[in-house]
This record gives sequence, C-alpha cells and structure tokens, in this order.
Amino acid sequence: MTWTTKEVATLTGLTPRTLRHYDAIGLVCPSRAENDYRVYTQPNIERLQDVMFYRELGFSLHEIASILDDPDYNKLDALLKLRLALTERKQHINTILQTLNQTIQAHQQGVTMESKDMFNGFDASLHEEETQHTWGHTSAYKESSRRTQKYTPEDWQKIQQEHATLYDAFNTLKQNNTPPDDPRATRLALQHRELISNYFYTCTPEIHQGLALIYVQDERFQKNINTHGEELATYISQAITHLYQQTSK
Amino acid sequence: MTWTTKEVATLTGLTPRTLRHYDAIGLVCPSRAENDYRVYTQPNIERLQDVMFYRELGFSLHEIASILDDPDYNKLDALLKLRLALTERKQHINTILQTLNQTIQAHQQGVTMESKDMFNGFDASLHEEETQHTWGHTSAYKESSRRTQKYTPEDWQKIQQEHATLYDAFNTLKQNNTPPDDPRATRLALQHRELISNYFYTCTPEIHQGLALIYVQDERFQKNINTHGEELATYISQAITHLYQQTSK
DNA sequence: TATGAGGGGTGACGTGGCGTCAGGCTCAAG
DNA sequence: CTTGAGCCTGACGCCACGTCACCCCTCATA
Repeated sequence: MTWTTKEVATLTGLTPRTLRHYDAIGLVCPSRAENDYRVYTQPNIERLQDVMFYRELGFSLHEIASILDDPDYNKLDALLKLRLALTERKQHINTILQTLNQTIQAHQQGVTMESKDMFNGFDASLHEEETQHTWGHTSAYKESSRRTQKYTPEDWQKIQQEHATLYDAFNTLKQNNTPPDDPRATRLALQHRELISNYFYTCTPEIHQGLALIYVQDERFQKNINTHGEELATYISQAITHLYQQTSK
Repeated sequence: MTWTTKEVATLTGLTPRTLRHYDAIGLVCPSRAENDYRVYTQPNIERLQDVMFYRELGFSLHEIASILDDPDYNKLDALLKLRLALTERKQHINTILQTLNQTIQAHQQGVTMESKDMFNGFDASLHEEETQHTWGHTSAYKESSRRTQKYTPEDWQKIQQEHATLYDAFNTLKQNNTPPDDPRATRLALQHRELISNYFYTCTPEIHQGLALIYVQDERFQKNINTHGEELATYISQAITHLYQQTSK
C-alpha cells in the first residue's frame, strides 16, 4: 500500500506544503515515482506519526529529526516516554485550569489576585528542564536507552518493585523519625545509587547528587515518590546529599 | 504596585524581549516612566494574564488582540469560555493518548495499525471549526481583525463613542415609544450597518441580519448594549430585521 | 482532438513570534 | 568615578510553514 501527497495530507490533517517541507528538510522523505511524484510507503507513514506525536509536545522539527535519527532510537521506549510526557501535559493544563478557576472566582468577587498566583502553570522553563532531562542527549541518557531497550515488561515490573521496596524502606526510617543523616539512611542511599546503576546508567556521585536535586525540584518526581510517603522525596534527597557530605570529609 | 520589565518577566516566565514585542504590536502596552522605562501596572498584568490564557490555546497574537480589544469584550464571559476550551483541549490530548496507547499495543504485538487510525486526534481542522464557532465568524471576522490591527487607542475611543451615540439614539426612539419599524428606527439601522462597514468589515445584509440575531441570542452583546437602555438589544435587533423585510418588499 | 479541471512538481518570497546582537542611556553600589 | 546590571531602540536572523507563480501530467468530457 502506498499513498500520494494529497492522500497523506487528508489522512494526517497536514497540508501538502507541510509534507513537502518535511521532505525538504529531510524529516520524512518519501520515495519517488517515475514522474517524480512523491510516494509514501508504510514506514514513511509511521515515521510521520512519530513526528506528529513529538510535534504535539512542542518539539522543533530539528529536535524531532535528531531524536528519530538517533542510532540508539528505540521506538517502544520512545512511545512510553511520549505517553508520560502527554500525561504530564495534561497535568500542566490542569494547573492552568486551576489558575483560571481562581481567576474566575477572584473576578466574580471583585477581588484582585496576588500577581504571583496569576501565572501558575505558565512558566515553561521548569518544564523545559524536565524534557531536557527526559530526552537530553547526555551520555547517561544514551547508556540508559541502550539498556532499557532490552527490558521486557516483566523486567519493568521488577524494576518498579525494587524501586518501590527501596522507597518504602526509606519511608519506614522516616516514620521512625530517623534523621536523613543516620547511617541507615545513608546505606539506603547507597542502595539507591546501585539500583540506578544496575538498571539504567552508571550513577556517578555527580549524577546521584543531581538526582537528589531533581527529586525535590521536579514536581513530577516528587509526586511519584511521595506516593510512598508524605514528604518522602525531600527525605530521600537529604539522605543522598548527606552520603556525599560524609565521604568528602 | 508597579513592575519593571524584568520583574514581569520573572513573574510570568516570558522573556523581556517577548514583553517588548507585545508592546511593539500593541498587545500589552505598559506606560512609561520619565527615563522611558516600561512601567507595568495592575491592569497591564491582568491583560498579560489574559493574553497567556489565549496563547495557551494556540491563538495568534493578532487574534488575541482583536478578542481583548473587542468593544463587546466581557471578561467573565471570556474566562468561562476559556475554561471550556481548556477542558476541550484536555479531551483532545486524551484522544491522542488513546491513539498513542493503541500504537504502543500494536507495536508490542508486532501488528501494523490501520493507517486511518494512526492519526486520530491530530486533525486540527475540526478543532479549528469549533474555535471559529466560539470566537469568530469566518471571513468577516478575519477582515475585522485585519482592520482592527491598525487602530490606535484614539481610534478605539472614537469607535466606542460612535457606537454609544448610535445606541443612545436608538434608545431615545425607544423611550418615546417609537416602534422598531418606524422609518426613523430604520434609518438608524442603516447607520448601524455603515458604522460596522466603516470600522470592521463589509457588513452585507446577511451579516447584518446575523448581527441582529446575535444581539438577542448572545448574552455578551445583550448585556453590553443594554447598558445604554433597558431591552435595547431587542429593540435594535427588531429595527435591523425590519430594514430588510421592508427592502425585500 | 481539443480542453479544462485537478492533481503533481520546483523555486522564491512573505509572515509571525520571537532570539540575538549592537550601540547607547540610567542608576544604585562600591 | 567606575562598574555592572538593567533599560532602551533598531536591525537582522530563524523557523515552520502559507502563498504565489509557473510548468507538467493525466483523464474525463465536449
């Protein structure tokens, strides 16, 4: 089965011009018929779908190209990440909706809002860092995707479970009012590093400390971790930080 | 309370450049201090918030300007519409997520999807129609935004005044119990059409009759017009309608 | 056999929403 | 009195296309 430009256009909702543009910049390049007409095949269509997923998330065409053309590109992995990012995007809209609701209320009551509350959810810079963290082309990322490519759904389950177990262990300490710089917490922090190293990428001290920061700065991580206990992300972050304050002494 | 450019930038997450751009195109125009520095006041901030809500929904800056500068603009009403549109947008993302999930499943099972199912939720044309329906009517709307782009604040004042004068004239007739099919009312209806044609878009009889409908159907218009006289919107609407019943005879 | 509509193609220029300088003024702090 | 941070105004650059001009091909209908 093959398609002409117009057919693909109606199929995707894009314009023929857009399709020719994507061809011109090497993003989606159909083969050609004898009369030089573009001929889209199944792989072209699938790639086009990928492109549109990423475009929905606001990636530039250049970025999309480098993601899709990455030698370490793994489709399933990418799709899962996309799903995550899209649900995040939904969350983002929810935040804006909250702000909007507050604004409506304030307006109905004739009250003026505090200006700092008027722009919750709009700030994109934090979100950009997240995406950088998710898709960024650091070596850690590449190593991670190389490894995660091979994981089966059962592997993922196991990984999730090990994470959960560790988080619960942290939470037990926290519930017993064990301070984050307690040796037991430090041991767990070490286990945490090994867990990452085992399943994702070599977790150097720098990266580990980076994670500690992300865990408290990034709502996404925070919420996820905090499902295992209140304020748990902060606690874990402190434990990790202490691990390196200790060793540096 | 006032703000400098940088402060607004950090407050909103926009860049100073963007703020200066919005000023340049007349979208959000702060006043100036003696040293020519931009000074953002509370109204500026509120307008900026409006702009960002609409931008989130993908409106162009020109469209946003013509929405916010609409003489019949009603903030509360607009906020409610925004809320609707944002929840719609969430639904839109859900559709894409469904498509994504199907794609993931197909990929995991090694099946190829039906190509027509691969782009569900992407097609923007339907969504555009919705938006068109909610915020603006077709070519007349576009012409209007083309023209209104060039208007200065003084122009707007003049336009508002001419509208007000006309509405008051209608109201005088109504107060004197002049029926809407009286020649004097018909004359005012003609003036109304010319006023629209002059400042916004070529007001054909069809469009004018459309306006007559909108004036009684759309709360927003009704409320605005009725500030010039009780039930005035209905009266004007009737006068317009009669203008064409007459000429068609 | 002409013809006209509807598809295809390649330049090339226009546009919107900024980013990114360059060059110069202002102002508080040291 | 310098210095650095922040402000200003042009002016150019860039991306993702829209739009237009001009030409080719094909197929149904006159």
